[in-house]
Amino acid sequence: MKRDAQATRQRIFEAATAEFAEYGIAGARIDRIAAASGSNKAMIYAYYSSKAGLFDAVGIEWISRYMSEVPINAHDLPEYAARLFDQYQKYPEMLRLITWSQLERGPEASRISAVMHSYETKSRAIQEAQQAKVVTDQFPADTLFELILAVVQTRASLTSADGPDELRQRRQAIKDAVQRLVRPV
Amino acid sequence: MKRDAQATRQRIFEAATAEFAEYGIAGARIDRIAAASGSNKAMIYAYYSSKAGLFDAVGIEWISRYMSEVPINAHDLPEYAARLFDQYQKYPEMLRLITWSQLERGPEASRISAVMHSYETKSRAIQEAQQAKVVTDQFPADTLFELILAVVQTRASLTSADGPDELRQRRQAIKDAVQRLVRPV
DNA sequence: GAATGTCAAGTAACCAGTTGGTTGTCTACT
DNA sequence: AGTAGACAACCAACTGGTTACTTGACATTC
Repeated sequence: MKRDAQATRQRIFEAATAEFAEYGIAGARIDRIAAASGSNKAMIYAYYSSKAGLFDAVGIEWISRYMSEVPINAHDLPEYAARLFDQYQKYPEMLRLITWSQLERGPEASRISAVMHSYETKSRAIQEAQQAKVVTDQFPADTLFELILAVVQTRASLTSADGPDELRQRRQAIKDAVQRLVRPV
Repeated sequence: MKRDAQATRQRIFEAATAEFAEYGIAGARIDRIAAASGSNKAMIYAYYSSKAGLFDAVGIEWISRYMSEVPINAHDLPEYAARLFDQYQKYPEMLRLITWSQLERGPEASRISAVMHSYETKSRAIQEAQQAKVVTDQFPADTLFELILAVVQTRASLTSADGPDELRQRRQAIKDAVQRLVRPV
């Protein structure tokens, strides 16, 4: 067998992503991750020092890599929301990982610097759009951002697996809903 | 110690609620539930036959008891949303139980008849309000209901513990947001 | 006295994390 | 070019503690 630390690390990362997205921290099994990664437990503990450490590594990486991949356009928030929706469809693990993290890691999960940075950047962009009067100032900028996130992460998305027609409808509904939320009065 | 099967059952139920809300199914420990209920494991297995069975019993009871406690008023959906928000504040376990259930039990969780019944009743009420032109028909009734739920269950609610001022603001924001979502054009 | 409620002590499986040793790969010296 | 030594990557088997669930003996109530 060839040796490649980076590749092994990556395979563990991917297996861990799938396992944690499916079962959460408490339900995840290190043995399963070891088997799925084609590696073994000792390697997992060599690279990531504990189960919780592995989860954190997976969570932080996902949020900072894939969440930041969707840049905000505060002058067209419905489009931003739709693109965020597309991202969630493309990576269904993401929403589950975020939800697990909130439930199992508690408020500390949102205090990860990558999360806070992303959050603040987006709130500030919305704030500027509010000052430019293209977005309502009925809500504080961060509240508005939370509302948009809430709409995108509709509960149904957790249990997706729908036809393409229903998906398109859902996407359009998100755009319409966000349009209603942000329109200046 | 006095004997009262009903009371024991109730204490187990309450301890299980707290335990599952905190840790989910996989993270919950039967020993902790037994200790917290002032009872023991044998009783838990006598009344509820398994860990999953106990979780289901707890989940179904909560949804059918406390979710139905908030009647819908399709002619004043912002007020309905606000009252639902109040209910979530009053019973913080509820949102966590629902979320755990969606993650750990999958789509079957939403197929519980109590849930479906509540869901359908509410969608139908909204549909009638749409026909009466007091609510927009831009969205299908069930989509609109989902959107309202999404707004009420903003992510922040999972990690609440805010001051009364912030709480009042959040409540008002929900009313305003729902107002925007349902207003006929 | 029988039905029901209670509990401490078990059991068998399971699981996170460790150990001790093997194998591949790169480097340095001849 | 060949090779000895050092180190990094790898892994099967183990360990010690935990867990869901059971049992059988005892208590309380009617």
